Amino acid sequence: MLGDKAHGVTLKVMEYTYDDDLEGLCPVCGDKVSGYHYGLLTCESCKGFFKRTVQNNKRYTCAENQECKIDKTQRKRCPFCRFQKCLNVGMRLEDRMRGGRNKFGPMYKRDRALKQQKKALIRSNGFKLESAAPPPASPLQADYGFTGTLHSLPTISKSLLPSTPSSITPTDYEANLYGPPSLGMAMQSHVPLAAQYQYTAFPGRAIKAECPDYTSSPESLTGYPYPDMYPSASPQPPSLPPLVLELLRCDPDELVVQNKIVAHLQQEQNGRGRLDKPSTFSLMCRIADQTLFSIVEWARSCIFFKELRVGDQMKLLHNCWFELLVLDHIFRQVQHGQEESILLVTGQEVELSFILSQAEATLSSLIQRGQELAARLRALQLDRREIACLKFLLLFNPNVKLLEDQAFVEGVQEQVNGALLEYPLSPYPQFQEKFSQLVVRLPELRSLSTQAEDYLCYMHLSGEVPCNNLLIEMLPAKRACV
DNA sequence: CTAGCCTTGACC
DNA sequence: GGTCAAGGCTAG
Repeated sequence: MLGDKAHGVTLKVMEYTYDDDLEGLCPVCGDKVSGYHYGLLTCESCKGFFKRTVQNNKRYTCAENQECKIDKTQRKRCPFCRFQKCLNVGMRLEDRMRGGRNKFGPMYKRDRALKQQKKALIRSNGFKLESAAPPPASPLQADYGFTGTLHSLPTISKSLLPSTPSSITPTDYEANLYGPPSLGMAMQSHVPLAAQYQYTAFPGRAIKAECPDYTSSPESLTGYPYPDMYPSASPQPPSLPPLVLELLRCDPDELVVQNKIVAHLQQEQNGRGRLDKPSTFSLMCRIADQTLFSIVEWARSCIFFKELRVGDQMKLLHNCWFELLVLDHIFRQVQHGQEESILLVTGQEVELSFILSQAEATLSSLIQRGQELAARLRALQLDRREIACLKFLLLFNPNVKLLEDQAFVEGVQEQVNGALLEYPLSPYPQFQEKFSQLVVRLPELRSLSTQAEDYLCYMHLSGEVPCNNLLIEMLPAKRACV
């Protein structure tokens, strides 16, 4: 379904070879694989170890240099390095679901897990062979840097980071020329990334709940906690329609997404080694790829969407994924509020002039159009509520063809529209009007999205897009939907 | 704490 | 009902 052909191609293109015998071995310790656990094929003991660690929020320390060898006989020796290796090879809580197959499992999860598995095995072997390479403690710093064009965002970072390790001093912070605060935190701190990931990305309750309880966060319903940005948006009106509240509840926390994506990019970079520096365009594709994963995850957790059959879910997603991706980017720029720079989902801020100097004409024009649209939406003072509704309306597009449950999709669309219409005129009369003005901008978003998609197609055909990429797997399917 | 086995529960 | 991954249980 989701690009079997693409898989064939990407597997051929991969530069490494891999031994089929490795397929049955746990990438953490080399023991016998017992099944898919937390995203990839691992043995029973590493599954249990990973579970105990995240479930009980364990913190380990390494008595050596944090580079202990982990194999079947020595895996008990250093839980710190074992957990770090679990993270490095790609074990993660995302996609978890108690019981059996995940909805999207049959579609691509298995393939992705297999690829991940192969990479992980090559990676762990590769590191042994290349002992000259230093341990990848800060791969993003070395290889993902737009040196000199990135700025830290202290106002956002200092107030928004979920936890601030005490080991970061202001001097460390200011000295960070490479990345955004969260990256900076990971790189500047003396605590290795893996350990921080454990603290920040696995809140104790996460493993218990299928859907994190965003409602418990005071910021989660009041839009992004940028104190002075939209004073009119706070406090939250008590009378927001329940459906709109529900849509907001489905919206993932920006920082959780950011942490996940940054951690994933670091894992990827660990696998490549620090000398293999990706091009700016390739990096953008990887970032977009991970953003797309978070969008799929969001959709899967959405009210109503969960009720649909997998086939319809795929059709709806195939129809709107690119628009959602573009909207995600645009809304981030709206929040960012800077016309001369772009805020990435990773939290990095990149000078517009730098991007334009790196990008060819078509891409430059797309980026500028995006900036213009962002500026227009910014003038409307959009916030999370409107965007949450819009995302939902984009997702539940009743014009998608061959839906099994067309009526349900139409019903949802009507319900959301209805909720918006019923929204009382006070105490926040702007909401409905803002939303209507946002809807007026939709054709612009669509046109921008179509052009960007064409551009991605073109770049893919030119071989510029990194392989093994969900973006590419989604590309061919879209036009068949509408 | 570890790791093998068991139970649960979602999806097909 | 079968499959399979998450989470529980417990001997060592």
